[in-house]
Amino acid sequence: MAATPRPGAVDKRRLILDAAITVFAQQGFHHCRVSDVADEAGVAYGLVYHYFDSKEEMLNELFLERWQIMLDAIGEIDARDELPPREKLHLVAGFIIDSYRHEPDLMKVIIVEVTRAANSFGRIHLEKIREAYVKIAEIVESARQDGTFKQDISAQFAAMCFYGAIEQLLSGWIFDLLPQTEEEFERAKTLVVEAICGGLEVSPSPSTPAVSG
Amino acid sequence: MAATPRPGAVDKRRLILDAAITVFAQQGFHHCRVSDVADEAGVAYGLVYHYFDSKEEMLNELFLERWQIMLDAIGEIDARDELPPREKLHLVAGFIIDSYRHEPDLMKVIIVEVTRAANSFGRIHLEKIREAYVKIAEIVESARQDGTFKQDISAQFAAMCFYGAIEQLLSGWIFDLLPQTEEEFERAKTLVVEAICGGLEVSPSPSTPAVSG
DNA sequence: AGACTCGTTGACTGACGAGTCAATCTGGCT
DNA sequence: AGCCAGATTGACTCGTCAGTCAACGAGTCT
Repeated sequence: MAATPRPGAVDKRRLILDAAITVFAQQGFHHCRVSDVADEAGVAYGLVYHYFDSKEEMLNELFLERWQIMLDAIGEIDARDELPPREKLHLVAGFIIDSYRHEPDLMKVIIVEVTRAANSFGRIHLEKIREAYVKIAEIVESARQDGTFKQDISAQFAAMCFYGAIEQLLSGWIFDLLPQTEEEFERAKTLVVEAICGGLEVSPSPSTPAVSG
Repeated sequence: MAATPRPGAVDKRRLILDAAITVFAQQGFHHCRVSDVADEAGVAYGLVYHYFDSKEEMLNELFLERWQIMLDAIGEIDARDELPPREKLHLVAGFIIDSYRHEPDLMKVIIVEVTRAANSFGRIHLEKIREAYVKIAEIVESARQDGTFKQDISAQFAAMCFYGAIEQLLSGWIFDLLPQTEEEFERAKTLVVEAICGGLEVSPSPSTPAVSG
């Protein structure tokens, strides 16, 4: 499999992975050919199979690599006990949005190709994805315990809503349904937290239970 | 193409579409063969191509058919002027969640294969998907105008968060990350609206802007 | 130099599966 | 009965592409 390249030598494995990001993002995982990745990397077809067992393995690698970085980041944010929960969520949202801002292709691949394939691929991905929800839920749970968050909304449920809102924003950017400017990215970080934590309503009704149809 | 079947005769076209729902949901659109659909429908391979031009057309058909129903439903909900915006959103959430409850396979296919894959398929779908966001945004906008919703969160942004939260819940059910019981479905309808409209926090800070890291 | 290892090449193979098509069936109509 | 139109069949074609492999190159050690 992969060997550590001599210093100064180009890391072909990395080169191929980066090419895969570009190609997967542009054409989609299922619609591109392995030869497209090789071409993009400026490398012979066979070399791809020197470093990876299969086309799918490249996708796995890209996902696991990036997702782990995110899990670590969320973990670190959660560990900063001096921060109030809302601020933690703000940092989490910021991290994910910045991930997209700096590596839109990679995030596109992860969201569009992996989340979607989570059913046909191994359970490893689902487990990793779940980890993120769990970590976010922990932040929410601490807020429920200190009384700032509502009791009747479970932490797990809230975490799904929070993450879903963020992922939807990324989807909006990915598919050009939302404007992509630096200001928008920055605003989104604050607004998504404001929307989920503070709610859309101006003055909430804390005692009034939700309307039922 | 398709002809109206004699009354009493089985509508083979419908039979094939229903089989496609099952097969696409189980194996995924890309991983299944057209013969799988034919087998599931108990029909000869060639008949699939009598009713549909391609494998993709079946998916298009399933999506457009169902999505239009949803767009109509949202439109009708929005038209009921006697309802407060929050209640409208509650009905929209209820409609989508019930769609999943009654036809989980179909919704799985739409979410997993179309909504998230709008990338590789034609832009027609994107336009249809956007319509849903726009309609939800209209509901939010009316709430902003009558002063119940915050001014600093745009209707479009709020609509994305709202829809994203709901789709994430469906994803959670689809991938068995959330429990699927009748009670959960019912609770979710109310809670997702409560989370987004009322917010997660017990007492919001209307004057205090969000903290910035 | 010779031998060995590991990176690199790209033509080739083999399987797979979408889509075709000529033949067959069915039921209605005259 | 004989004819026709549309439904139905499934074996076959044919392009595509993931994955293989035998050969070549470049650096290293003895």
